[in-house]
Amino acid sequence: MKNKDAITVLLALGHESRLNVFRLIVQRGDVGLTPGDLVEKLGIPNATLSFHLKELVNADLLVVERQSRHLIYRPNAQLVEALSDFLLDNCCGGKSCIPNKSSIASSK
Amino acid sequence: MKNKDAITVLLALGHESRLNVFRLIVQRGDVGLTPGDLVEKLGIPNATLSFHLKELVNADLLVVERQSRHLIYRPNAQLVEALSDFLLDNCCGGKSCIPNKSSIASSK
DNA sequence: CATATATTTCGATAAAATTGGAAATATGAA
DNA sequence: TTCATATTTCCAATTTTATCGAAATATATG
Repeated sequence: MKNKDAITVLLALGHESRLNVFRLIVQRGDVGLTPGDLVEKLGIPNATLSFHLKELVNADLLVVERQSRHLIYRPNAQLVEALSDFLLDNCCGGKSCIPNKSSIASSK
Repeated sequence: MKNKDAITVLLALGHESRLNVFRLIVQRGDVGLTPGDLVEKLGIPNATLSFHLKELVNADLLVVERQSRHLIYRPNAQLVEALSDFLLDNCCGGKSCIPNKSSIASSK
């Protein structure tokens, strides 16, 4: 992961509505949610939601698939773990100050 | 962790300079870094750096201690893990779609 | 085709974040 | 006290983001 990618992800999640959207969709997993579902659950105007969904897809935090008239948004949860690893990369110069399993197991 | 805290952390990290500052300080661990070190390493004007450091401390990502004329900034790496857990909370409704150890071990 | 539902794009406005020079504050040393 | 170093605060211009009504696009159905 590069600096720029991380920033895109962080900014995408650093917004009240988008954070709510993402966490709801994470909980649904592969079932996913449509914009209609989200408008109902969150009470955001459709145009506003659409703007935010675009940001999340752009950051690769959500994946979208059309199913007839509906769009289905699903989470890319792995990206969150990749982000976490990136942020703590080479923490404390490599000394195990934090038991960060993943950064040891999979060094990119 | 609450929604609002998460947003504060995400926005704090979602900026080129602040991300660089944080990752450098993470790598130093308890040794820490001073603003002077960072100005030199990153080439940011001191006023600008000071603004960014304040954001990171405000988000609780950095802890600061004065040592004579210097300030020493140190990382709060645990917060990154707490954030990651928050983002993936109850992922896929609890089914183990992602082997997310921490969210199973420590549910808050 | 005509109509209904689902969702996005446009565009103008409002709100928030970023920048950095200059001045101020804090600490230490001569 | 005076000077030097370290760092912050102030502030106003600039840039970036967010908002959402209204119109446009896509798909399905009668």
